[in-house]
Amino acid sequence: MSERTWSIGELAEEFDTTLRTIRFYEDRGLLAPERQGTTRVFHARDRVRLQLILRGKRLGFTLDEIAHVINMYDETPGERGQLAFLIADIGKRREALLAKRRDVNEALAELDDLEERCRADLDRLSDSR
Amino acid sequence: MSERTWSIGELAEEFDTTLRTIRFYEDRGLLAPERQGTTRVFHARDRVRLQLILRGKRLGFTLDEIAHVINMYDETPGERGQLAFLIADIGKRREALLAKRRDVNEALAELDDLEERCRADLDRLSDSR
DNA sequence: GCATAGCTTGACGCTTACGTAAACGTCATG
DNA sequence: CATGACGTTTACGTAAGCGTCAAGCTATGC
Repeated sequence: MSERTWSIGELAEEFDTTLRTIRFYEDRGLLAPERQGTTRVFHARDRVRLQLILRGKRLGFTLDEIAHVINMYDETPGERGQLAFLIADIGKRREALLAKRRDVNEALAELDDLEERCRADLDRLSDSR
Repeated sequence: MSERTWSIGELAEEFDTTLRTIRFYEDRGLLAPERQGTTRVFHARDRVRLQLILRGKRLGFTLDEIAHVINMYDETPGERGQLAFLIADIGKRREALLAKRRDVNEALAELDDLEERCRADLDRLSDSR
């Protein structure tokens, strides 16, 4: 049961990004793929991390923020105090995401309004033909 | 019934941004406040535009994309073909927003998972006390 | 009449997030 | 064996989005 691995090129293609970008993320400490010689070898874990990074980017988070979140998933501390901190942190992240969802919903609602007005305009044009 | 207006400083404070940022948006053609002499005077319309800009930024859109959307709200063309284009455009924007909402929801779900695991860990620590 | 608060226009600086080019190694294939 | 496909590092370039002076105007209160 040998685990599948990926090359940097495969991941870049799969997620529609570039080699440069992936290397940059490694440089910033967001990825740490295995090396076989000098060549990077990405395991499933690295692939998931890359997905997390790219999703974070799509949502407008900075790489620093994303690094913070990714590390939350990795650490999973055993100690009591650390766990409490982590849970508090999760709360903050959730708030940020909920705020973002509210923004999205508002924007969608306004878009709906606009489309409705457009369709009304179209109808008027059809009637007065 | 004189309409209320705002100074650049008032808007910066209200929306927790800076004079520099607002001026930058004007420079980029996203805002075009009235002038009394050299001083900018912002009307309700400008204020709304600023809100749209800032929300777009929070969602990770570029200023160019935001400019595009803002102009959609402004133009409201009277001609038939233009209206069809606009409606198509609205569809694209909606898709982008829905994709973003999916991303948010996924991230929230994973956050929930993580928190659950943390709480389970805390419980184990309490039990074995 | 002068200080203070708030506005103005430059203009240069800076960080983030990569793009891009140079120069090179490695492996498979015709 | 050389040609291409893939990988590597190093390093400079660049666009976006502002921050940060500098130098100056303007109105208002004391």
